[in-house]
Amino acid sequence: MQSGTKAKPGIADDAPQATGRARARSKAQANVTLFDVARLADVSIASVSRVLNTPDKVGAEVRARVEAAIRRLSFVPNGAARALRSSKARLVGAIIPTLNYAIYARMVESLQQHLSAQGNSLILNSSSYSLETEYREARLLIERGVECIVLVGDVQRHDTLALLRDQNVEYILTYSNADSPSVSSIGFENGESAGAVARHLHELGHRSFMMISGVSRHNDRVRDRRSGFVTELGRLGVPSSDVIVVEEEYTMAAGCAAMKKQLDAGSDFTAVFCGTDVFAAGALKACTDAGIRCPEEMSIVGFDNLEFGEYLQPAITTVDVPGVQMGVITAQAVARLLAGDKTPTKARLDAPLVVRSSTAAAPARARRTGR
Amino acid sequence: MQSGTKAKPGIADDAPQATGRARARSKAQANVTLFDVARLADVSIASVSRVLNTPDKVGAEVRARVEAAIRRLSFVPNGAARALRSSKARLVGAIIPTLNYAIYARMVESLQQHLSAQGNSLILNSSSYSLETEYREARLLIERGVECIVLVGDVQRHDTLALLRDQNVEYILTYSNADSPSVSSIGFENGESAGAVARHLHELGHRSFMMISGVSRHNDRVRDRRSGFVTELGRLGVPSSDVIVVEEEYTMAAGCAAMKKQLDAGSDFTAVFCGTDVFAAGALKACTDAGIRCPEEMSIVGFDNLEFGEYLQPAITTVDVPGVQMGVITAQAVARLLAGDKTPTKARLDAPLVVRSSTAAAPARARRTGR
DNA sequence: CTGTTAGCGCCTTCAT
DNA sequence: ATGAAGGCGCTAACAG
Repeated sequence: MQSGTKAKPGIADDAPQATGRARARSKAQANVTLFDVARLADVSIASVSRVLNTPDKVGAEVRARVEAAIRRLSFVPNGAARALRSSKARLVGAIIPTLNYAIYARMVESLQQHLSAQGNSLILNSSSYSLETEYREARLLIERGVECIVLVGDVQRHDTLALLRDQNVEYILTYSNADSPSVSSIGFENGESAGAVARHLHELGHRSFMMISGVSRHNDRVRDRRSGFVTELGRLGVPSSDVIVVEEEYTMAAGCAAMKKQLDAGSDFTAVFCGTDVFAAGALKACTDAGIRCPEEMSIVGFDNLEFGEYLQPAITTVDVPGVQMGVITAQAVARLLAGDKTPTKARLDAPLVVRSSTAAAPARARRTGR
Repeated sequence: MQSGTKAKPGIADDAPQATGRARARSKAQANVTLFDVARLADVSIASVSRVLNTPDKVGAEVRARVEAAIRRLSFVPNGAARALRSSKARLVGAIIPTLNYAIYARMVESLQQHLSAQGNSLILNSSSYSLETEYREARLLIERGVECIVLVGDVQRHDTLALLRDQNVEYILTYSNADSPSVSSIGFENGESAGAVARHLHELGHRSFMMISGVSRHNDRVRDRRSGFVTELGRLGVPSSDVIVVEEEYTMAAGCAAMKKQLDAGSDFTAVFCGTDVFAAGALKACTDAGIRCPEEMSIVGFDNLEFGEYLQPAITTVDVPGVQMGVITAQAVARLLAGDKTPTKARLDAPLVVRSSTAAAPARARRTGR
């Protein structure tokens, strides 16, 4: 039929022939295909395809005609057909715990922008810290044809990773320091940074502590922050009995309540390490409400370096987490993977302590040399 | 060939025959298709397809066999093929200004979760407030086959909307109160809420004001907040000459700098309306740094009701923006659209004033009855 | 209730 | 440098 049409080229185009896929050219029917473009440009669909994918393999004149036709018809290639045929969907998935938490939002924003610049699209999913959800979302992403999935942390259900491997979908772990050299991981050492916090506080003379930690279940990052802090303190001679640790959901209200509770209980400590700036904001408020001055009577340290931390009263000492940079490196890793280079990316970034005004020397009355 | 195979059913399965698509069943090759499942279950590919899409139209026994085969082969349907054939990609796009701004992150999170529950995936793009980028991203999304795009605000390039219409891609405007009854819009009245702020401040006796506004270029929401505030003040008898308005990028640092500048200049005002809580945090810090007490000497109002606003010192009076609710309603609107019901959704939500501790009666010395 | 069949729109050898 | 033709994996008629 196509050859038949071509036998009589010319101007049959404008006649509203009822043949097959003919249609009124008023309101576009969003069904413009390579075939339509080819007809208008009077070339074969193969040439149109080449103009799209390998422009340099096409003569200048043909290319010009095709490009004009494309523009005239507002042709947009059909991604599904492309993906089906070439098994390259140009889609990458990401499963993060939540967007409501600025540190992830920051990374995702950065990741998305760089992927977009490469011509890839990002399908975003949040798992609400649930491994079940993570698995379900992963399956859905595979179905959508993503060629690569960006995950957060080192803890996922065993079958999630197995699924990805079985289906030949690449994956990259972010906020991670997975040991395995065969898996791409991009992150920083939560434990080391937490250790730096411990040293900072110890140097200021603090000897008994409270830590408000996130929920550690299924969350390696939270666990690393906690154990990094407690372990380093131990190394400095502080027994773990002098470190009160509580776990809370990541909200300011929870941080505030946790702090208030310890204050009311008359617990003995002069410094609080918060697993996130979100807690720190809450803890600070609890102190203010209780008439306890920060940093004179109580030192507070956060984590993540969220924007508001600098605008609290006083500005919060914290750990700067390289969210944007992680996004950039992850996007590069994705590009490499999609280009066929399967050597895993291993990146360990810095997450340095940022000392501001919420930490100061321990109040004299509280310095204890022993029990 | 298939019928030929079926002529001799039985156990030829396990023999590593070199026929066509046969392969070792060790490491899955991620190429399991309907055909493979059909063969293992000894049914036609149509039945497998039915089990996937319309399970109740299949006999119980066949369904069981197929489901077993699917599980055994870890079969995952190929979304591209599905999308190509059925022209339903189960993909929806969203283009938002930025994820770094909590109010959008909140809406997107909510939207994504509800879409996911419907079995749809969300492709996320950020435009960085650029209409050019918005257009580019829209094109990319169309190429990916999204059936619906979620946009923010009422201002987009004319060709963006034209493009969507031409390509038969539905769209929904969020954070919007578009007048046109033919377009889906889900939002709240920025102007009205800003007016409520004006009345609140005026009732407290304030008569001269400063407003720190976002950048109004191409941003209807920012413009509405500003004009709503100034207009309502005018209605209350405050001439616009008594309202200093400055525009800044949405950062705390910018809010702080803007406030400091006016303070240093000795400008005469007793209340600041910030177009976002982000500015309010900065403005508050500028006051604190300058030794000006809030709210005794300076009232500050924010917008958006971000989490940290309640934890600032003092807690910030603000406007609660219904981000989560917008996400929910948008997801419902998407579902309706994809189900074929093209009647546009129009939702106007409430964005009520939340009075906290950063606003108080105007200091006596500054109350002026005229010039 | 189940099977057969015809493409969806595109990329990609293989010829020319 | 260009054209012809065969599927990619799946769904939706249409038969039986």
